[in-house]
Amino acid sequence: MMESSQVVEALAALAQPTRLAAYRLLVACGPEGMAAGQIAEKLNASAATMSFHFKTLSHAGLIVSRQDGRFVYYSANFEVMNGMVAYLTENCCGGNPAACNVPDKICG
Amino acid sequence: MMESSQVVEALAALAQPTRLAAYRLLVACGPEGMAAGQIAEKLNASAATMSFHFKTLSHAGLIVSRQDGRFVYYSANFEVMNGMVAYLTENCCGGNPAACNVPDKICG
DNA sequence: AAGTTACTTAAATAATCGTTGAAATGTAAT
DNA sequence: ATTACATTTCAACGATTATTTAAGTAACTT
Repeated sequence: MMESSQVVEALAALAQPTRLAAYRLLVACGPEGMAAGQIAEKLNASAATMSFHFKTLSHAGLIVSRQDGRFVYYSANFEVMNGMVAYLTENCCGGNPAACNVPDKICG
Repeated sequence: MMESSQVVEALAALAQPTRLAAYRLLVACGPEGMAAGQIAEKLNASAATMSFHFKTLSHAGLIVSRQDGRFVYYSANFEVMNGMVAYLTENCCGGNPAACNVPDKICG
C-alpha cells in the first residue's frame, strides 16, 4: 500500500491541465513513451514549462525518463497510478462488498 | 466521459492530506456517510477548516451532503471517482490491449 | 424564547504554484 | 573545435490555496 503523502503528491501532479494532458498522452503511448519536445509541441507549451511539469510528474513517480541520443523520452509508470487508485478505494463500504450498493460496484 | 476540467478539479480536491483522509473515511463509510462534526473530530481538524474542505470536495462532485436535523451527513459519490479513473486510463497503450505489456495490465 | 449544538461564511495572512524569458547544460553532427 | 539542436535550470511575477479567528445561520431542547 502506498503512503498517504505519496498519493497526495501523485494526485497533485495530475491536478493541472497541462500535466494531466501530458500524462494521458503518455498513457496512450504505452511503454515506448514520447520525446519531451514532441509532447511540448502537441500540447502547445514551451519547453521550459514542460520541463517543469515533467519534473513534477517524475518526482511523483507517475512517469519515467530515458535518454536516447539527444532526446529524452518520457513514459507512464502505471504502477503508481494503480497504487493511487487502490489507496482511494481501499476499505470501500467498510470492506464489506455485499453492503456495497454503489452504482458501479467498486468493492470486492 | 468526463471533461478534462472536471477531472482536474476532482484530482485537485483529493490532492490535500486532510481532504484525502476525509474522502477515504467516507468511502469506508459507504452510502450512509458520516456527520461533518464527527469527521472533523476523527481528523483532528477544526469545523471551519473541514467545512472549507467539504465545500471543495462537494464542488468537485466527489461527495454529497444530506441534512438530518442539525447534522449534515456527507457521503462519497463513487461515480465521479470512477469517471476520473476511466479518464486517466482511457486509450491506454493506444487502445490496443494486446500491446499492453505493463506489469499490472491496465488495458482491456 | 432562551440557550445549546452543528455547521457555514467571511476576512486576513502566509505559503505554494504555473508561466515566462534568458542563460546554461548536455548531446550529436560537420 | 564549432555549430546546431534538445532539454533543463534560474529568477521573477501574478495567481491560487490552506488555515485561523470571528461572526453568522439553522435546528433542536427545555
